[in-house]
Amino acid sequence: MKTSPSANELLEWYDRHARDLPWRVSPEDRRLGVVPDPYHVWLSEIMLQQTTVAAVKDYYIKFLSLWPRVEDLAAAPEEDVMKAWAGLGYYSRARNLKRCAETVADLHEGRFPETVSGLQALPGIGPYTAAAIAAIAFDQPAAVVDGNVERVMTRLYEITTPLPEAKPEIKAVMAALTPEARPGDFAQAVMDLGATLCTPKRPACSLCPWMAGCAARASGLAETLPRKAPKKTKPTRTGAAFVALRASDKAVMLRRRPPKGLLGGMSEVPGTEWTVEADEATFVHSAPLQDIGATLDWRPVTGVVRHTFTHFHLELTIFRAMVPDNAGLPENCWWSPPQDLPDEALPTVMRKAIDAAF
DNA sequence: GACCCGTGGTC
DNA sequence: TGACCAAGGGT
Repeated sequence: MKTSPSANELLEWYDRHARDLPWRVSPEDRRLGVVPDPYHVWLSEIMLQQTTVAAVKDYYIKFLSLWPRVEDLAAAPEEDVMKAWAGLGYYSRARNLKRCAETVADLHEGRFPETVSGLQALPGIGPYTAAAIAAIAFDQPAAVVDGNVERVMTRLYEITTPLPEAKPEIKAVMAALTPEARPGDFAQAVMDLGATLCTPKRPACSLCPWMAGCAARASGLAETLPRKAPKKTKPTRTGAAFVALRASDKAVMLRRRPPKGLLGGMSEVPGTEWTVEADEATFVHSAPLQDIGATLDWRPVTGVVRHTFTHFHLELTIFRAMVPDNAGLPENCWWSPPQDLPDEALPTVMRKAIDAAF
């Protein structure tokens, strides 16, 4: 008769195999009494939402360097936060990060709430992040469920109900398994297990501390779980982007996108809407640069810029033109010299567009 | 529940 | 190349 999985089995594995991460207090240090900084835990958890550890590391270091305390982040101009976040994606996270910092600094005297419900009331903090902060920063036995936990639990208990229908059951089994002692380490242990051994493809079951009690390992279904509803295919949208270069120094004309929606609050080069059907002739005549006091000679750049967003593919045709230094600037636009471009709040797709024009 | 919201790595 | 995936949240 096989033993049912226990938290201790996994915690012992975690004590030996925990990943060394910039925002993590190692199990050894925890035993020595080192306490995680809730600000660090929160910042890392927001950055890690739907984002890989490798992509987050440098941003996390940079943010802590720029804003060591939550009060510093609360006092920072939103524009600076968007610039520092540029390239990480899901930009509403950055806006909510700033709003959350302001709330904590102003309404909570710089301290994060210590309960799941109190945390989840803050902007950008949902069920997962609230549970993660409560467990990791405040030692509360909250059931932390992310994509890793979903994968591990559906396999461990052979839950064949497809996601997201299976979420309540997953939450329940995770809650039953979460120990009163070391709940934060336990949550991180399950996530480490999912990230390193219980992977989506070709899981390393032979190395797993829970192998003996894993139902999907026994039945051979491990690699087929969790089950998910099929995803829709992404449509392709097209548009044009106009890279205006100031003659003397090749500064690029930029403008701000609207505060909400796709790439909200980020900077961009002027361009057309990204409609499903649009032709190149329309693009040229729709150039929003008619009022700068000069006739511009827009030349198409060879090769189209391709970029994929969450729910559509984009094909951007790039046009470039040199602009006399004495020309005017359209409303809400500014010139950004080449040496300033790295610090602008430019999303990746816009950096691709600008690169294509140089 | 459905849809929106980025990016880079992997197979 | 394309689909999938990654410490999800807001509406």
